[in-house]
Order: sequence, then structure tokens, then C-alpha cells
Amino acid sequence: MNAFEILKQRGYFEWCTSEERLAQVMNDEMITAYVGFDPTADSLHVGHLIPLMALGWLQKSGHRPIALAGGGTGLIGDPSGKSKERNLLTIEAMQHNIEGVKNQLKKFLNFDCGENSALLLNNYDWLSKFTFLDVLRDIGKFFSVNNLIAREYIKSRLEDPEKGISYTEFSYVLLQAMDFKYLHENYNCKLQMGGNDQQGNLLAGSDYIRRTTGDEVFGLTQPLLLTSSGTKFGKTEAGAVWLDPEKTSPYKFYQFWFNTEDKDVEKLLKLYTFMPLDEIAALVNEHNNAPEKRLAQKKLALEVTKTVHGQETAESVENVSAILFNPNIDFSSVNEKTCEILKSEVPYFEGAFDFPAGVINLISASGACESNGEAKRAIRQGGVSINGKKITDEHENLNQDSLICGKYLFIRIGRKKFNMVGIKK
RNA sequence: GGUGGAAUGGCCGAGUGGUCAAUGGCAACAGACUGUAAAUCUGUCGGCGAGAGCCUACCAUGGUUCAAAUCCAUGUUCCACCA
Repeated sequence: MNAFEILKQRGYFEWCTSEERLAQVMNDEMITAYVGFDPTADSLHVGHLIPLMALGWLQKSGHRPIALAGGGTGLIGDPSGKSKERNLLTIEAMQHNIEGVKNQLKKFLNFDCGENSALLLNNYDWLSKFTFLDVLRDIGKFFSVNNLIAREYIKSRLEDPEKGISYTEFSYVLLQAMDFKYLHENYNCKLQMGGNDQQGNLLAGSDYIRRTTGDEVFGLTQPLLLTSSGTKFGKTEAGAVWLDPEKTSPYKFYQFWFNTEDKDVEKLLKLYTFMPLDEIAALVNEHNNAPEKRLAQKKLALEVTKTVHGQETAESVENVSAILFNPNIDFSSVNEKTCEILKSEVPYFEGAFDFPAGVINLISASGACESNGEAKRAIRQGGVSINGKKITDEHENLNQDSLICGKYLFIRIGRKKFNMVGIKK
């Protein structure tokens, strides 16, 4: 099937500079496409994943993807979608971030598959070579300030003197256009993709190339994802959902996907997994017949976690979730080996306690609750169980023999929050 | 540059000398019902404490007072109007 059709059917298509022509070109030849990732943090989060998946699909249909780490553009800051001038990153911070992001990009693309092997480039390598005069004479001439200030986000920042925009951020779009042109000239790149806040930048780049070389290139945007309840997808109360296991543990990552709503799950399977559409259709059908089984969410969580954290971790995390959420779980029969697995996935605290030990102390000292007060509240509200046994008395003491495998306690707060405590001897 | 005004808990926003750990709304958390949904209902929502109570908090620092989120002074930041 035509790659363009795939993008459309799976939901990666929102807007494009020339739909018909792009479909044609994709059909006729192997094209090179790129997506830029700004290293504003040392990890990507799930919001970055849609363009990245789109690149992955292009590669699967025979085209060549370039993942571009924005080492140069990241030093300036993209004003698109931002209401305020941002602080500049230091070069050191940026380099640190680039390293983290690079490793994550590698998980979605194949870098060793012949002529359409993916490329990972850093625009610092070429942007840092231009001189200010080069930019003003060779590039600036092709950008009309009249057009630039007409763009929505620039306009809004010009209208409000409090927000303002610096010369630096104002010039950002030139850099992105230079990237596209550089990739076009050196790698024959014909397509730039990005989130829908990138539309202006994509257009500027393709216009610039057309005007300077007469070549035909394209821009394509992916939609901004909202959940069916209308909130921005990829955020939890605790903030963004990161790919970095240090920032969002694989267990939490899995749970994030597992907890998506029925209405969203089909869309998410299409966007975030490499499952064929007919398999998705069959799964969704099965899901609709028995939504309480959460088969679709389960598959979604497993697949995405597999891509990001690897097969082994994904299976382990799925296993852990199955154990913890099994209503009939009998903690006393959990063996040592399972404990070891659980403890690596669930928030774990190890410390020395004197037995008999007060439950309040165990709960707050282990970090399951922020303070004694919170622990007490949770108990009074009936939301705490230890080793599967509901705690009704906040003054209860636990004996040594209530430890699982002689050293562990499982603390459950509410329905979804699990903590594990290991007792040091 | 001139003149007014504002700064309160995660956010919005009451309170204008004691009854204020601070009304209300949102968010969040917990419970019931469920499917680790949705909707709904109930409860909680600074710390320590079994409790009485104690401590820390209303931009900052000083001051007035038996008593200050509330009054005064200085500073900081923001907002409005005028130039």
C-alpha cells in the first residue's frame, strides 16, 4: 500500500502542503523524510512519539527516515506554541539532553536495513558553521518580515508587550528552514513532518527551498492528540509520561497505557503500535464485546512498553500488573522470585524497622504516603491494605511473622497505588 | 517617567484587628458502585500528636498591639490608567 495511505489511515495525517503530489511522489520513488526533535529535556515523552511513529511507518513502507536531533535549534528555542520568551539552554545542558534523546530515537527506527536505513543527525553540525553574515545575506533575504509577523503565535506575542519576543526567537524559523534545505541538498530529503504546531515552520522551509532551488518538497503535520475527555494526551497529574525509565518507571508507563479510555484505545493502537490495521480491527471488535476485559488496553500497553523498554521488561511489567491487580491475590503464597520481580517494578523502599512496627510509621517512612497525617487519613478512609489485608486500625502493629518471604511488605493505598517495603535486618 | 491598584494554600478566589489552618469553586486523594472504565453519590484535602493541643503558614523584612492575613514603614514583583 502507498505509504501516504498508511499515514492517513492510521491517523498521522492532519495537514500537508500538497496532498496529491506527495501521494504521487511517495508512490513513484523512495523518498527521504525527516522529523526534528528539540532537546529541551534529556528524554522524550509520549507526545513526541506520534511523529516518530510516522517516521517508523514510512520506513516500513520503504522510505528513508531521518531523525534530527536539534542540537543547534535547541540553543535558540522554537517560539511556536509558546506564550512566553524562554530561557536559553547552555551548550552543556543541551549536549547532555541530546545524548538522552538520541538513544530513545534509536528504538523506533531501523539503522541497518540497506538503502533505507534510518539516519540520526544533529543540526548543530551544520548550523554552527554558518556565520551571521551568511544568514543575513543568503537566507534572510528570502524571508519577508511582513509575512513572519502575520503568523499567529508571533502576532499574539507582538500584541501583548508583556510577553514580547526576542530577535533570537523571532529568527528561529530561519534555522529550521536551513535544516530542511541542508537535508534536501545533502540527503535529497523531500518531506518534513511534525506536530500541528509546526505547520508554520514546515511551510516556511518548503517555501524557502522552492524559491531558492525550484525543487518540490513537502510538509506534513500530525494532529494534536486530545483524550476523549478533552485533555491533552500524554499528561498525568504527575506531569508528562517520559520514555526515560528513571523519570517514568516502566511499570507506571505500562499503567498509563493500560488506563486509557475505551473511546481512545482504537485511535491509540493505530498511532502508537505497529500492529496491522486488520488485527487492530479484530481486537477492537473483541474488546467491544467484552470491554470489562480491557483486552485492547492490555495489548496497547504491552506493545508500546515493548518498543520503548524492550520485550523482557514489558513482559515483566505486565506480569507484575497481573499479580497486583488480581483481586484474589494471596500474598502469603508469593515466592521469593516473584518478590524480586515485583520489587524492581513497583516503588520500593528498604529500611530497618523494629518489630512489632506501627503501620503508620511503615507507610509514611517507606514513602507510600507523604506524611503520617496522610497515612492516617488513608486508613480512616479504608484505603489501605498491607499484604492484602485491610488495615482498619491506625494503631495496629505488625509482627515479624507477617512479612512475606521473611522480609517484604506489600502496601496498597487506594486501588492503584502499590508500594513495597523490604526490611533490613 | 507620573498616578493609582494588587500580592492568600496545587490553581482560581473570599476574608480587611481577635470566633482564621483561613468561606467557596476547580484540581487532587479515598470510599461506595464498576471493568485498574465513564457517570453519580459520600468523605478528605499544612505538619506533628491517641487526644487535648502544639508548630509552621496569607510576597519579604522590620514595626504598632495583650492580639495582625488584616494596621504602619521599607523593599521586591505584577497589574491598570496617563505620558
